[in-house]
Amino acid sequence: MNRQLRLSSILELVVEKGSVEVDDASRILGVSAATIRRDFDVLAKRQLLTRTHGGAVATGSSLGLPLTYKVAKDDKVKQRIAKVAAEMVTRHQIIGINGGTTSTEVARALAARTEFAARDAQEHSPALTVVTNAVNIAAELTVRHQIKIVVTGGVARPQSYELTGPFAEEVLKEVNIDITFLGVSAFNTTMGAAANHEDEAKVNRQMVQRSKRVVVVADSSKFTRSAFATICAADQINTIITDSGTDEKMLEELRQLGIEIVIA
Amino acid sequence: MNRQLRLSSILELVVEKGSVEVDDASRILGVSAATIRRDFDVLAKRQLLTRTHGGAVATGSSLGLPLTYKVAKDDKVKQRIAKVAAEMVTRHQIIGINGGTTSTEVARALAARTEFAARDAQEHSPALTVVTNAVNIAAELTVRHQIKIVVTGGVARPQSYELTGPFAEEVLKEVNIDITFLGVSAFNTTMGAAANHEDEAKVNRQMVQRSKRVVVVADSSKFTRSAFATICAADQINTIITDSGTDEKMLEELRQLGIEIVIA
DNA sequence: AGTAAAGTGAGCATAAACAATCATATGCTT
DNA sequence: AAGCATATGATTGTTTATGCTCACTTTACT
Repeated sequence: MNRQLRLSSILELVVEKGSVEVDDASRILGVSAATIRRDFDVLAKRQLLTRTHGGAVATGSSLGLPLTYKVAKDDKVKQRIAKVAAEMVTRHQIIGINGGTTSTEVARALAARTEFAARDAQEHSPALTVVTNAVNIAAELTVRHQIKIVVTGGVARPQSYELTGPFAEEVLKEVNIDITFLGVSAFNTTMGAAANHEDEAKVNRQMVQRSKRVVVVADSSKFTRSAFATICAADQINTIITDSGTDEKMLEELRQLGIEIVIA
Repeated sequence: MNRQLRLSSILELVVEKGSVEVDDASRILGVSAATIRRDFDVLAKRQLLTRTHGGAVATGSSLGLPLTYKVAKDDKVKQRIAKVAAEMVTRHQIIGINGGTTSTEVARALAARTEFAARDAQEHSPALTVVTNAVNIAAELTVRHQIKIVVTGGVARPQSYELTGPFAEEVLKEVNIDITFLGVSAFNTTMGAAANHEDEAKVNRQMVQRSKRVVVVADSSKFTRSAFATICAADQINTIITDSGTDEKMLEELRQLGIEIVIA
């Protein structure tokens, strides 16, 4: 029984019955009470449940979402990239995030940065503003009250959860973003950043244009792939965060274009 | 029985009956009177009820409770209402759905109507179009290929997952809806349909205005509640779907206004 | 007003739950 | 395969929740 499984089992229990005791969970899942408490703490931190003495109760937010979103499966590489990305962010910035699995990890990593929690009740402006066209990211982040979530409208694409089309473009016209974290399907110097669908590419392109700084988050596999629709040329990108598996020649080419390379 | 659960049970008792005695609560919840008094004290401190000798009474603020206190309960009632709602829909219609637990059930019931599955691959127009300002609903429905999901943009509100603000309004201006299924916090003839927050009310109001037909989905408890912000007057509503627990006099009043009442 | 009954808050005792720490085990990276 | 990071379980001292008693206050009834 690994941890992710346990976390989703706990959530299932708590959502189904409204609350769980530490002891019961411990018995049901066959781990010590200490572990259950630690699990409760991480779920409480994500606001998926509320701790009580002796157990935990469901929060409003844990009732609405399908479980699949709540418990991510582990992708260590993407998580490391995401962590580095999240560390680039400072208080009160406006962050853009598009759709995709890597971007979703960035959103989670941002949410995990507890220092963004409201310092005191007086503080009115949110610690962070996230603009996204991915409904799954919006749904996940909505429970964090220290983050203001702005969702572009649009038509949802089944595979990627991204919102596209004129409604999304209208909204993006009116926002100004400090940093965009761009997940891509493929990336290289000639093609630039690319997505699998032209509608996604278009919305992502606009997000790039509205943003002072663009950071591509891409594991090394993306540099050997190809994808249908170009988002923007490589020189539009300020920074790339990737893992150590990328070919050094490729990295050198990118550096030639003035792109900062960060290995997570 | 842990403390949080007890607190919400007490709140439920006090909201439902208007007041509770210490003894009764003690007996019902199986704890000593001392504990009940301490519970009353913490709830009184949070202004969710007012202490009296021998018991406690509901305050205004305990009537429009935030979701946090509501224990996950059997949603059979809402599911029945949602099923009836979903059966009102025919192929190719444009459906509006706002946020809230009842609305979410309607969305699920719609998704369960398998006859909307694409008849064959030739068919290009979607079997159903759903316009929603609730990110949780959008996230849940996005995986169904036969439904086109249009999300209003906007700023996400933590408790309800609803998108509000000017971005949402801009998008809604440009869509035309056949039927809106409206979840409400409270409903009666004088107040009309009401939500807990003025931003939500405003977006919901606009959804109503853009819609040829408006169907309120509300379990019977909504007719005895009150809520802060009015969405629209009762005569803007064409149909109400509710359960059999509603006072017949209230239903008669609603029928006088020309509202069709459906008991699920 | 006077008195009895019920309700209350404070203090105390007990049991359960907790956080912190450490040692061990497991698993991932190089 | 070695080394590092993470996960887990056990231990310990501390905190919290609860029920009980008792002295006091409020309410209700004569």
